[in-house]
Amino acid sequence: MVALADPTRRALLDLLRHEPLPVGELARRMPVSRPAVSQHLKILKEARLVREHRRGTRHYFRLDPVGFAGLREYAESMWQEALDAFANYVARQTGAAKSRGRTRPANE
Amino acid sequence: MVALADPTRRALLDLLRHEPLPVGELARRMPVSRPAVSQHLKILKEARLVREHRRGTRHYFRLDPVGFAGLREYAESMWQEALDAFANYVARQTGAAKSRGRTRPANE
DNA sequence: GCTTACCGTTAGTCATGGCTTACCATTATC
DNA sequence: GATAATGGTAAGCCATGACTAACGGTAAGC
Repeated sequence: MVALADPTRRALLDLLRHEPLPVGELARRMPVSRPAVSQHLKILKEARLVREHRRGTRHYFRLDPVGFAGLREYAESMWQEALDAFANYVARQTGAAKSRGRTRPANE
Repeated sequence: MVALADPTRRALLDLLRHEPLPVGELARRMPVSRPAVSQHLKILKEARLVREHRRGTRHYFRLDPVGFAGLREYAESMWQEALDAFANYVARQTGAAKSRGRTRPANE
């Protein structure tokens, strides 16, 4: 998750949305140096957000579904929890209103 | 997304998975001071990952679906892109093998 | 109204992390 | 085999951010 925090890394992922690209090409399209791109790619690779395949001296990178699957599961889970908590809150409010004879929930 | 990078903030979100909790209670369950928790909650709130509702002097926090919905969409989108790219790669491989009469794809 | 409980903010410190420059490694090309 | 192309690594600098201590602010309780 820390891998997705940096805006440069997210920009790199955006560049890789539709096609694999070598390191130099990525660096050419970014406002930072090539070593910086290399360091970011290393972190993205360790997070399984990116895969590498080498062709001659070119190191191509593309998106890796594995890391995004994990992120997807986390987001889905927390999103569900948040929705359930809200549903519980509403249910408890209306239930309390009926059992206590209140017509409007208090300021909570 | 930067809001989710810090492990302390992710731990706070985990504590809020099932029930709203006041700041002091959160701080008591965490290895950091109360001001630190307050600062983290501020960031989580700005990211719409958390909602606040006050009850007397207690400031309760709970998960907010809004922020997680955004994260969910991003993860879903990138995950799909990664899968599509892989599908395209496989299709191009097999298609190239057939059209070029190759039985095995090269080392790409 | 004074005290207590609960919390946000500020100032300052310290560690982390992103960037560049310089260097080294590997592969293709002649 | 020498050269060029491509890219990973190391060292150092500098900004950002996470933390604590101290203070101020508001609501509840006597």
